Amino acid sequence: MSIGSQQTGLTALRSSNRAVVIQALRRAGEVSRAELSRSTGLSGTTISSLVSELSASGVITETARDDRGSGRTGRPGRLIRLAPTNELVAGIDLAGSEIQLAIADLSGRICAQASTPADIDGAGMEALSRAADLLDRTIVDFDLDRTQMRYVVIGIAGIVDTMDGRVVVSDRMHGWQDFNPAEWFLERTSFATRVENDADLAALGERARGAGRGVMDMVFVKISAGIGAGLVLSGQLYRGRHGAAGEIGHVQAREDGEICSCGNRGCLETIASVNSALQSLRAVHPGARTARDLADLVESGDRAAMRVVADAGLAVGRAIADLCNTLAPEIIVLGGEMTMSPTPLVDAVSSSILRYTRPHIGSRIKVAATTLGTQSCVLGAVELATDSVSSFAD
Amino acid sequence: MSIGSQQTGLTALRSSNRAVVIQALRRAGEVSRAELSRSTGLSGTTISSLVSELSASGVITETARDDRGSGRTGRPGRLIRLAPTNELVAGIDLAGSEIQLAIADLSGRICAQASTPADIDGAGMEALSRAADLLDRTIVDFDLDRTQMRYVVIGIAGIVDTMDGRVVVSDRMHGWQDFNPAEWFLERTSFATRVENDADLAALGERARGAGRGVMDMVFVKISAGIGAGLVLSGQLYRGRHGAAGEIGHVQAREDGEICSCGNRGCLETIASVNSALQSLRAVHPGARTARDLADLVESGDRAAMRVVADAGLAVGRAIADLCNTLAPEIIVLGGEMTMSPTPLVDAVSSSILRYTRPHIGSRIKVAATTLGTQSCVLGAVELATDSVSSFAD
DNA sequence: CTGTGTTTCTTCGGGACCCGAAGAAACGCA
DNA sequence: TGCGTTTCTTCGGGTCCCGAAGAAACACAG
Repeated sequence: MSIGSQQTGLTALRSSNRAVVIQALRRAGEVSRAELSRSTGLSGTTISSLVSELSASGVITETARDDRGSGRTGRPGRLIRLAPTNELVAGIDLAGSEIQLAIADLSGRICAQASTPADIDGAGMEALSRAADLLDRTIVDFDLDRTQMRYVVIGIAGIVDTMDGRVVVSDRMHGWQDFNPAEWFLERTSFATRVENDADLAALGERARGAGRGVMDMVFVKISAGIGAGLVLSGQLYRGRHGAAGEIGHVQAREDGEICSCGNRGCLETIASVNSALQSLRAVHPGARTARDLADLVESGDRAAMRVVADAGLAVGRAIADLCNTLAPEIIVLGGEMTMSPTPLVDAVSSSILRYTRPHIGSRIKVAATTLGTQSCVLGAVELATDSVSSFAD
Repeated sequence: MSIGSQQTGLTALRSSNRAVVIQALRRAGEVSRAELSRSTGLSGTTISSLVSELSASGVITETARDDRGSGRTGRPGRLIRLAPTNELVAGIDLAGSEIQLAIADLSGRICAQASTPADIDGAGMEALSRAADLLDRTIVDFDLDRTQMRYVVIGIAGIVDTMDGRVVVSDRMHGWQDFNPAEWFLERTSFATRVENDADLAALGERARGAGRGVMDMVFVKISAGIGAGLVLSGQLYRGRHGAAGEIGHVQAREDGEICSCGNRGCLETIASVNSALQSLRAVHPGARTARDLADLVESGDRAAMRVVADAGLAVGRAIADLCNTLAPEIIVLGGEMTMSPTPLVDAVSSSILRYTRPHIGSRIKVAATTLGTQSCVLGAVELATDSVSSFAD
C-alpha cells in the first residue's frame, strides 16, 4: 500500500488501492468482495467501487456464486477473479541448456510454454535471435494475438545494469559487454523488453510459486554450469549497485584453488559447479557428460557420484554460511541442474551451514530444494513481467 | 511517501504527506513553502495547509524572511524549520569503552551530550544501570524537562530480536540471553525504550550525518574489540531474520585459526579485531594496551604497528570482498577503534577488496573511514529515535 | 517615485475519494 | 414461514488535494 513517489494526491491513493486489490486477487485467486475487504483492510464500500470499476474495464470478472460447501449461514458472496485478459506477457530463460519460454496473461495464467535447444554456448546473439524466433513461433502455434503482447522479461547468465539495461559482464555470452539486449529484442520483435539476471528471476519465481512462498528474506542459489545467487530481502528483489548483487560464484572458496575465468584463484565455481563436479566424476566414470548422468549415478547409489554432489554441497554451504552470518535469511533455496539430486545436496549444504555459522543463526535457517525445477527462472520472468505491467494499472 | 499498511483512507494520506514534509524539513533544515512544494511534489496549497497545521501544533516555526542574498527577483519566501521543540529523544551507546549519551529534540538538534567510563566488561546490568544514571544526571545537568523525554534508543554489542526486543546473543554482556533490556530500562526510567545492535545504529548514523550521506546501499564495518557490520540496503536498515544480520565477525577467515568464543575456528574476530591486533603488537611492544597506543605508534611511523593495522585491514577486506560480491554496495564505511589509524586501514581494506572481487565489482566500490569517529553509534541512535517518534506524527 | 515583472503565499471552489449507516438481497435453519 | 446471518449496494457526509485567482512583497527600470 505505498504510493508511487512521483504521484501524489487523491488519484494516487486510488491507484494505490487498486494495486492492492489486484495484488490480493493474484494471491487469492478467487474471492468474494467481503473477503477482499477483510484481507485488504479497505471498507466494503471502497472494494465495491473498485471492483465495479475494474470489472467495467475488463480486468476482473465475476464468476459465480460462492459454492464453498454448505453449512455456512448468510448470503453467499459473488466470487471475483482476475479476468483471463487478452493482454499477454512473456518470460524467457536464456541461461539454461535450453531456451525456455512461457507466455501468460495478466491474471497470471500460463497460456503457452515452449522450449528449444540452446547448444550455442557463448554465441549470445544467436541465442537471443533464437529466443525471438521461438517467441514468434509460439504466438502463432498457440493462436495468440501478437498485438496483445505487453512486456517480455528475459533472464541471462550475467550481470545487467538496472539503470540502463546494459550487460555489465557475462561469462557465457561473449562480447556482450555494454550490449543492451533489451533494446535489440525490442527492435527485433517490437515488444517492450527487460533483461535481468537469471538467478534473480529464479528467486522471484520460487518466492511467488515455489519453495519460498510468503517468505520475506530468502536466498536462492543456482548451481548449474556456473553458480549465482538471487536475493529477496525484506520481501523485495535486491539487485545491488548496477545490479551486481549475488555474484556468489566468485567468492574464493580455496586459497590455492585453480585459476578461474574471472582472474582470481579458487572461486566457488571452480569447485562446486556442475561442470567441475562432472570433471571430478570423470576420474571414475569417464563417460559422465551431463548433469543427468550425474543424477542417474547418484540415484543408482554410486558412491563416487554421491561424494561429488556432497563435496559440491559442502563447498556451497561453506560460502553460503558467510552469507547467512551477514544476511540472516529465513530460507536458502537451492536450484539449478545440481538439484537433480536434491537430497544429498540439501543435506550437504545444511551440514556445512551448521558447521560454519554460529548456532543461533544456522539452526534457524531452512534449506530447501527448488520445487519448480528448471522452470524457476521462466516463471520468475513471467511474474516480474506481470507485476510490471499491472502496476501501471489503468 | 508510503502509507502505513494498517491505516487506510484519507487520513492516512494526510499522515503520509505530513511525514513527507517533516522528512523534507529535516533534510533541508530551513526552507520556504515554495521550495518545500517543489521538493515534495505536493501542491503549494497542500503545503500551506500542512504547514499551518504543523505550525499550530508547534512542530515547526516560521523563522524569518528569506535572506538568500539579493539579486533574486520576486517576493521572498518565509522560512520554515522544525521547531526546537520541548520534546526530547535520547541515544545511548553501550558498546564502546565508555558509555555515550546524546539527547536531542525532535528537530534533530543535539541538546546535550555526556559520557562515563564503562570498565565493566561483561557486567551488562551494571552498564545498563549506569546508562540510566547517566541519562538521569544529564537531564538534570542540562536543565531539561524529564517529562518531555519521548523515546530512548540504546545500542549494544549483540544481536537483538527485532520482534520482541530480546537479546538473542551477546558475547559482551554475559547472561543477557533472552533478556529484554528495553523493558528493564523502561521500568527503571519510565522512558519508552528500544534496543538495537550497535553496528546497525552506527550505520544509520553514518548514513544520516557521516560518510554515507545520501547513499542507498552501504555496509558499515565496526572494528573494535569485536567486529560487526551494519547494512543499509535500498536505503533502509536491513536487520535480517530476528535481527541477526551483520554478524561478519564470525565469518571464518582462516581454516586453521584459533578457536573463537563462538565455538568455531579462525573467525575474523580472532584475527582482525583490536584485541587480537594488540596481542600481535605486544610481541614487539609489550606495553601496548589500548587502541590509542596502537594508533600513536602508527602515527610515529612504527613499522610493526603499521603492519598490524595493515594485516587487520587485509583480513577484513578479504571477508568484505565476499560480501561485496554478494551485495554489491556503493560504499564500505569503516568504523570502530581501529579507525584511529584511518589511512593504512582503508588502504589495506581497499587492496584486499580489489584482489578478491571481480574487477568490475571491486573497482566501483568506495572504501572510506568514518567521519563521526566514536560517535557514529550514539548519533545513529538519536537518528532512529527521532524518526520513530516523528513518524507517529500528531 | 512609480509602474512592471516575478515569486510567494493564501483563499475559494470544485472534484475525487473513502467511510459509516441503512437497506435490499440471498441463504441456512428451526 | 420467519429469523438470524452474511453479502453487497446506495446514499450522505466529511476529508483531502488541487487549480485558479488574488493579495503581498520584492527587484528593477524608467
